[in-house]
Parts: sequence; C-alpha cells; structure tokens
Amino acid sequence: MFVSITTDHRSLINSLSELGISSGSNPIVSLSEFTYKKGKTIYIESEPAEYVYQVRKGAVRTCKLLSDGRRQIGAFHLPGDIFGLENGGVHRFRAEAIIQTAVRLIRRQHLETVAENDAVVWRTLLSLTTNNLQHAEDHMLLLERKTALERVAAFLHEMDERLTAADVISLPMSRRDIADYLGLTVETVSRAVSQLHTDGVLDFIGNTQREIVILDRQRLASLDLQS
Amino acid sequence: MFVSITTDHRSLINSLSELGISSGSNPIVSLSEFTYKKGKTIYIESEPAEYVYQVRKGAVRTCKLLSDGRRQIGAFHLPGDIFGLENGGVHRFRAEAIIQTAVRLIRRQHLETVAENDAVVWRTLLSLTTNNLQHAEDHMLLLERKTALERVAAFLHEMDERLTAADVISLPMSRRDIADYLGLTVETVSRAVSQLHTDGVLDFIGNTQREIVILDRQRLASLDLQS
DNA sequence: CGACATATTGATATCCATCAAACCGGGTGG
DNA sequence: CCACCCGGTTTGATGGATATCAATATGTCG
Repeated sequence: MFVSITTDHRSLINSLSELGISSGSNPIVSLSEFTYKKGKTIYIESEPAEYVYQVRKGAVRTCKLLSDGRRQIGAFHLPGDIFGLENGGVHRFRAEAIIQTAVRLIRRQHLETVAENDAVVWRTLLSLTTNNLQHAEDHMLLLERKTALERVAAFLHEMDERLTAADVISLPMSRRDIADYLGLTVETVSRAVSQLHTDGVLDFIGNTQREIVILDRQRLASLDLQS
Repeated sequence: MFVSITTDHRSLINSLSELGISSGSNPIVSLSEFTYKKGKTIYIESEPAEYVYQVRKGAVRTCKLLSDGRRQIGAFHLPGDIFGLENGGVHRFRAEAIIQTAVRLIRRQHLETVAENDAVVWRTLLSLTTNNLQHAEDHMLLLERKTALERVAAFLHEMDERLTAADVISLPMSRRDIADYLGLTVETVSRAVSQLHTDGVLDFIGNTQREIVILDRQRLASLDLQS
C-alpha cells in the first residue's frame, strides 16, 4: 500500500541536472552537498524554505511537535528521496538527521526560475507533491483504521520495499521514531515486533534489534491489508 | 489547524475561465454541469480520472474501502471546493454525493493541453495539490495524536470555518460519515457531541441533530490544539 | 400511521497507554 | 580490564479510553 517515493524523486535532480542548472555556472550555490551528524536538525517548522534536499546517504525524519510535547513523524526519507519541497515558502515540518546523513541541496529560487518556462520541471514538481500526497493518504488510512499489529506490519512492509538492497532490513530509526510514525507507543511497537518474531514472520540478526530479516513475506503482506 | 481548501480552489476554474478554455468553443465538453442525487457515486477507485470537479451546491465525500468493510473518508468537499484531480490518471478515492449535489466539471485533458505552455495553470495545479497535501498532513496529526473529544472538536471547528455563511452549522453528513472521517465509531462521535452540548460549547437547533450552533468558540478552539 | 434509517444512551469487553522494572549493549573512566 | 552508567529496548501489571453489543429514542418517508 505504500508508494515508492524514491523512483520519481530521483528524476527531479536528474532532470534538473539535465537542464543545466546543477553544476553549471555556480555549483556551490546551485547544487551543493552537506552532511549532518546523528540527531542534528536540518530545518525547523515555519522556517523559510530556502532549499530542496535529496538524501544521498543516511536517513532523515520530518516531524511536527505539539504544544504538549507529543510528536508526529510524517515521513522517513532514505537515500534518493527528496524532501523539504514546500509550496508556501515555509517549512511545515521539522527535518532531522536520524543518523549521519549526507544531502544534496538546491536553492528553491532556482527551481522557480527554471520552472517558469519549462513544463518538464512543473510536471516533476507536481509529481513529487502528488507522491507525497499519496503517501500521506495511505498513512491516513493506516492511522484511521488499523490495529497496532497491522501498523507495524505495514511499516516493516514499507521498509522492506524501500530497502530492497539487502535481505536484511537495517532500520536506522529507533523504536520511538517508529512509534511516533505509527501513532503508537514504544512499548506497543516493541510488543508487536516481538509477536511477529515469535510467530516466525521475522528474525533478528546480530546483537542489535535493528537488523531484521523477513522470513514470511506473505504473512507480512497479508497483515498490511489493502484498500 | 485545518486548511481552508476553498480559497485557492476557486481560483482554478476562475483562472481556467480566464484562459478561455471554459465556455469558449465547446462549452458542453469543456465545462459542463451535472447533478447527483443523495448517496450517488460520482466516480470509484481505480477509475480513469477523466474529469476534474468543482462543487457548486451540496456536499461530496471522498473515501476508500478496505477489504474487510472498514471505510476511510479522506475529505469532505463543500461548495467551491475542487476534487477529483489526480496525477496518475486514475482516481485513488471514491467520490459520493452526500446530499443532492451539483458539480461543474472540466476534462482533465483540457487542463493538460493548456497547462503545457502556461505557468499560471501549472502553478494553480501545484497549489491545489499542495493544499490537499496540507489537509492530509493536518489530518494525520489529528489521527495520530488526538483523543475522541479533540477530534470531534477539530471537526466542528473545521466545519465552522468552512461554513461561515450562517451562525448555524448545517452538517450535510451523517454521524457515520463523521466517524469514518475521524477514525472513530458512530457511538463515540455521538457521545463527544453530547458532552460538548452538556458542557455548553454548542447547542442544537430545530428537531434534527445536524443543525448546530457554537456557543463557546474559544473553548472549541482550545480543544483543537495546534502544532 | 407504520417502517426504516439515524441518533442517542447504557453496559461490557478489548486494545492500547501508562506505569514500573529488568535487560542489554556501548561508552567512559578508574 | 572491569565497574559503572546510560540510552534504548523488552517485558510485565494495571488502568483507561474507546470499540462493541444492545436497547431505546427520534426523525423521515412512504
């Protein structure tokens, strides 16, 4: 049920590169790189959205904080993903590096200028936003109508699809991050994972609890029920 | 916390009209009207998205059905609102008329053609999609982190803002619709409304339970906590 | 008026949050 | 190298919010 955001996102910076605005006249301003240490903030809510980012390495979470301390994670961004694209010119979420993370960034201003006369860029921007929308819609369904076990299964299913590189799912985010993403508590997430373990759906690798192997993809997918 | 989707949406068809594609050469094909009786389906999931709609009168719900019968309502669309705009060419939700409803519709194809060379249309499309995204994000927050009373308060607050016409909020949708929008059951919604009533936050008008007057806007807003 | 849908209210069950404690791995400093 | 601490995780016990089940009330439409 989760959208592969990655696919189309890659194409933005690619297409921008093709358009010659990337490493053209001024590579430092127009398309530069930056790294963030674990836990560091990339931007905060209501900050002017000066840049659009692409994850090159690591992982990023975008989240909101409520007045009473509750936290909502809207999405996780993995290598290849684009984030920080806003329409109103102001960030509606806060972005933080979950682990050591490297990003590429483009001045928003450049996009606007180039887009003005180019349908390809417009189409790409719209496509990116639509993918975000689709992810949000799927996530709404999860939050509205699914049990704790179904949510965790859906999360693992999503990660399994997005981290297809290896057999082992190496989760960069903590149980707390997962809980805040799924609208659950740490304890409930832990219990759900444990149950999936004892049910033989997954297994742990190594001594840390963040390296997971899916043993029974079919059962996992059956828990992540579709619309 | 809810976005006024209406504002920017009006401008799409206005700007399209200004562009001369509305009642220009072929008014019947390019910009026509249609009415749906209460409960009638406007389009279903995975149907090709041939048209974009604007509500003129009445109310529309867009929803998804899960395999086990659970239903999620993604949004309510009131007069002025645009709905049915998809990027992938296929509807991801089902749209149904809640009450007797009149819509205007535009062929998606026309948008594409005109947009191709016109930044204004692109900007409008992007803006519409961004508004939808923002609504979805706010709704995610609600579903992830709010209690039943907070959700119902947020819903009434949203409706109060969108139906500013009169003092009386005349809800077109049933308790079931509200429940499926908020991720609650009918009973819980009913109990929450009753509590707001006994607490003196709102009052009912007439003999139906769908005509509501907000007595204490401040307290209602205080329940609809912000990020 | 009667039948049916919609809404409210009540009683109970269930899932998940909360509170609490133990566990584990990694880092630090003696 | 080991003792200690500390953040993250797991596991257990309990309570509470909401779902579920059931009954009543109210409104609508024929």
